[in-house]
Amino acid sequence: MRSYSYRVAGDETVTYLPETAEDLEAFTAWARRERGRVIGVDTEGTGLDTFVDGNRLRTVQFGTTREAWVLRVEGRPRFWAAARNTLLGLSRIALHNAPFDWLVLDHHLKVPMESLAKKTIDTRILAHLLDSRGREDGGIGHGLKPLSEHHLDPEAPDTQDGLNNVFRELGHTKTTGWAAIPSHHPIYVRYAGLDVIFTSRLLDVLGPQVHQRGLARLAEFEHRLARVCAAMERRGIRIDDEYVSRLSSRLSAEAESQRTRALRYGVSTIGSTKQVADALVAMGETLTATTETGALRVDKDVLLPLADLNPRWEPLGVRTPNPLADAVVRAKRASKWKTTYADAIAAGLDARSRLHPKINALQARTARMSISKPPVQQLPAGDSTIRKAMVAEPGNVLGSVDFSAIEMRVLAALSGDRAMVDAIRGGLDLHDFTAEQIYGPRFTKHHRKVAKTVGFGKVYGGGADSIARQTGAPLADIRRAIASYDRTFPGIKRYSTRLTARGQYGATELISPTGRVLPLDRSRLYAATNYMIQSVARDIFAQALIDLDEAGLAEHLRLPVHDEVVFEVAEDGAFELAEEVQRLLTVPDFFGVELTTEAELFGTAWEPDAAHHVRTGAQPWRLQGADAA
DNA sequence: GCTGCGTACGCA
DNA sequence: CCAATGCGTACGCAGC
Repeated sequence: MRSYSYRVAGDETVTYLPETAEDLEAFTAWARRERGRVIGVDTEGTGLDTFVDGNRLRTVQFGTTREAWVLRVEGRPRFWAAARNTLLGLSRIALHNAPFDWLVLDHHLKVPMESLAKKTIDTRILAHLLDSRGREDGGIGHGLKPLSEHHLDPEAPDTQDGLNNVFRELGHTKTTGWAAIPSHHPIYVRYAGLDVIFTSRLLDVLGPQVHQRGLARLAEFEHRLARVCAAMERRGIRIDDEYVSRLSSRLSAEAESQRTRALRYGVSTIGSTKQVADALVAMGETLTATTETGALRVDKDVLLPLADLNPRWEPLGVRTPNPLADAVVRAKRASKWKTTYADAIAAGLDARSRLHPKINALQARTARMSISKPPVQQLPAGDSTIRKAMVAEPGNVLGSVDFSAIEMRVLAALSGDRAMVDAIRGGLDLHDFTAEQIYGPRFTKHHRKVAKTVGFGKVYGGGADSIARQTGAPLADIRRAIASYDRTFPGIKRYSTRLTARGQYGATELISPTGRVLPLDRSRLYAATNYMIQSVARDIFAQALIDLDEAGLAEHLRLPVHDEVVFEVAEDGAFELAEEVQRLLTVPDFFGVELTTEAELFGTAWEPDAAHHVRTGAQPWRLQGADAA
């Protein structure tokens, strides 16, 4: 049998490539011997879009810290079956970024995700709990490569990078290479084997650290959540593909016609900041806002006023619209919507017109989720043009339940600020209340907007300057408003000071009430409050998803959107389900504050514009397996 | 053809 | 008194 050796952290490792019946026998014998141990598992396929037509599984790898087996399963029923039976028989497996492989193995190898999930340890989860920061933020990062380099062997090869070079030599690119490279190619096999060896070794290093740091229960929580989210991803959401294709054409036509308009003023590339800025200046406009590097800024905030439009794209009636500014903002929006949303949705469809956006249940440094391919958490919300491409199955409707101002409520709860807690308990509108405290009982709509921005400024760690810029109010007024805010809610100021003070006294991290480690940046201690609030709000939301699963409602879930879950249900009984979901999510007492939720029913498409409102219920809150108090 | 950076834009 | 938080994606442009 062909085998490949490789030194990892000074140890000799070997990767086997079984080809004959005897080889396969040797593999199954090995798997039987090792079945009680945690086995590293990984897969290689033709691409990352598991559900899109044409995607294929090529190899399944198994391994320990010193030994790996690469099974070429594509078009080879006996190897396919051996991989499958082995997976079903193992008692514990380690995966790096488990949800990806769960879905690949579920979809292509017909191993139910559920059977894998209950015996999986995801080394990416462990790594994230120990250091949630990406590389850009001064952390280790969460990819197999940076983690291996850091924890195991500084010389750990970049297997993806190495393969890209091979792909190029073979006349392919880094996207086409995965499908084209022969699966017995020595470098492909070697790297496929190394990935499971590194995963096994990472488990040996990270597992004990997670226990030592008291993060074991949080790890369990994250694995549970990952399961719920992977099941959501597998289910996908139905897309009205005819609508999407018409939408794409329409946006394309709009973008083209606006581009043509811009061309009349000498702008051939609407995405070129410099070209647009130069042309506007030549037309006599005065541009003052600058980018980080000092160039003239020509983003939406600059262009809309020049086009005499407010942030909601309605005419302001204060000046003659600059036709170039108007053409550029419109062209940009149309092409953004077409490329990032409409076309990305169309490109991600499976054979049944279902979209399976990638849900990263544990992503941000605050543990917030992210969704990519396409970024469904960022679909334009102002109108339903894009969102209504997502539809229910015939006979069903879509709806959602979201937490009401959860970050403000979490801030009130954790800080224990008397005035804010009482205002919430009294059922007052927080921004109205704040505006009244700052400006008195005769506050205006503008005052409420300022109060709202000051409130968010607190949550985000912002200062007077940025709030002034946001609201367009004079800096002095904002300073007064902030001072007044701090007098009204002294507990919030105290809480923020307390959190940042820890950093000043040398602590490099905060521990949230759910036990999560939140790393701080020396130079950005002001962000501490935001990390705490955002992270705790995320954990409450995550617990809510687990509760819904526990209650047997997971089959209805479609998408998580930070503080909102989109669900699907048969039209008969939709109202009852909405109420049930809402009841399960509502937290009557989170450190003395009720976390309320709102339910909406949209109809056959995800159309917030057309939503019907549903009413309230209650359920006690706790983070499963962790001590919230 | 690919990479990194800067800019911009979408969301909570 | 000071500091806007977290993401994913696309495009232009310079430099390999």
